[in-house]
Amino acid sequence: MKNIIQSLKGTRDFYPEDMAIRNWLYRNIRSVSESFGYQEYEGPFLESIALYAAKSGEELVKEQSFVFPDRGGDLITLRPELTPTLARMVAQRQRALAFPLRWWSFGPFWRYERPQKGRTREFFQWNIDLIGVDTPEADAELIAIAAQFLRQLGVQPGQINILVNNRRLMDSEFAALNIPAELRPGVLRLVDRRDKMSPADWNAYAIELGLTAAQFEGLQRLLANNDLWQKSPELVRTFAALDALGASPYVRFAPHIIRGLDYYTGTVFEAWDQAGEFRAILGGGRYDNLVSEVGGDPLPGVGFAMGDVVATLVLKKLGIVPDPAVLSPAPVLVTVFEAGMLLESFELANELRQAGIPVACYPEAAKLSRQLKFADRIGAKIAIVLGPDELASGSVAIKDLHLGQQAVVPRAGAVQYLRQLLASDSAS
RNA sequence: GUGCCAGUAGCUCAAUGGCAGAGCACCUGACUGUGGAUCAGGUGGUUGUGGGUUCGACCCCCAUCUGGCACCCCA
Repeated sequence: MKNIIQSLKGTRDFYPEDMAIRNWLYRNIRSVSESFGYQEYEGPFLESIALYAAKSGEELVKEQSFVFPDRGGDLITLRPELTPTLARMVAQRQRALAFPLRWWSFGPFWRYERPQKGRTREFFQWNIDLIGVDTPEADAELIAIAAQFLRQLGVQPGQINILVNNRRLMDSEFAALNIPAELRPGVLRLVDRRDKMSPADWNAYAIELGLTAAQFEGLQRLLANNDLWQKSPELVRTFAALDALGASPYVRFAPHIIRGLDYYTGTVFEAWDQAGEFRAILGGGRYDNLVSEVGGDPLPGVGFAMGDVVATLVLKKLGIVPDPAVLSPAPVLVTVFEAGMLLESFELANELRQAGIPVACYPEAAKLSRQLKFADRIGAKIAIVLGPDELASGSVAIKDLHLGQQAVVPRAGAVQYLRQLLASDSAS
């Protein structure tokens, strides 16, 4: 690293192979979202800080957002999340929109945090929401979308689990244990941290909170009870709907899933890798008061967000992310036999492009071995040689670099032959 | 924002105060009409950056940047 100016902390350079993976993720997100009838939308990346003043967690705005004055002196923010923007967009056209809304988005977000593995300052996030319906079946639809995303990628049930809980259920259980309302936020934190602390520390934390021995005992019973969901009419309906939607293999009830954000009111869920090696892959839930803070009438909704960083880490670990070479946009390389034939190669490349075949042409004459090696390096599937022999006989030599086989075909039939090769190759 | 660990060739890592090295990768040749294999040779470094200590610093000290771990928070 001589005199190269470094990239900013927590940002990533997307080299073509990285970009290929990001776009692969985007394509899968799009196809799953659209398969459930969701429409893509997008908001500004820059927002007024006032938009976040009412909503979000206090910390998210005050501690974790990029905020700076523009040249006019107004404080603006690089958006740390999409929900406030969504709320505004819905409120602005509340009378004009056809509810229920099914909207999704995939774009960049920024948070001023200390980077770690799976956590950067600039990241991409899939947001998807169903707005205007307040039913357990709507909750199930969002969970089913997450499950379908995993299934479509080839994730096996059990490799990644979607863990589901319900805040109202936990609240009524806390009430049944006579845990006073003012203690419950602390108890939620306690539950959230069970896996992060030693049993002894966790126990001490509970007592410090002010829980009685009986309450602590009851809490532990709750967290060990995998049938607790049957006491929640909402969850009973949600799980029945998940069954009908074919999502059950990816979904489990988990009483310790709470989620940090205050605005969740009912069912909440998170996806985790089996080993718990990474952070949560996605998280979401039901909120019942989306737009009133930005001036609209209250609307119920359910949605989730998935960051690209953890998702890509986990999918790489599972061997699901394809080799970027497979995603190469230039599967065919036309070689240049000698300087005097450069334009012949250009003409051939043009012919093929006009027929709809993506083609890169070597830009100058060079040894064939060098050009074939280059074809290998850029992930080309096919190399075409056009030399004096082929020119004289009105043919081209077409080499399948994956199979190592070459055929000399009449130039008139080259397009057809290439289409077959490309189709068979992408199928494998 | 707090504490801790790390940073040496494109990558993975050696060298512990005394000549900056290896493997892989890359380039060239064997191979002037054919990629991956093999063999031979070669390029590549202000040791993250800036100061300090020392006859001498990759090594010790200070600062700073970046990455990672735990807090915090969450995608």
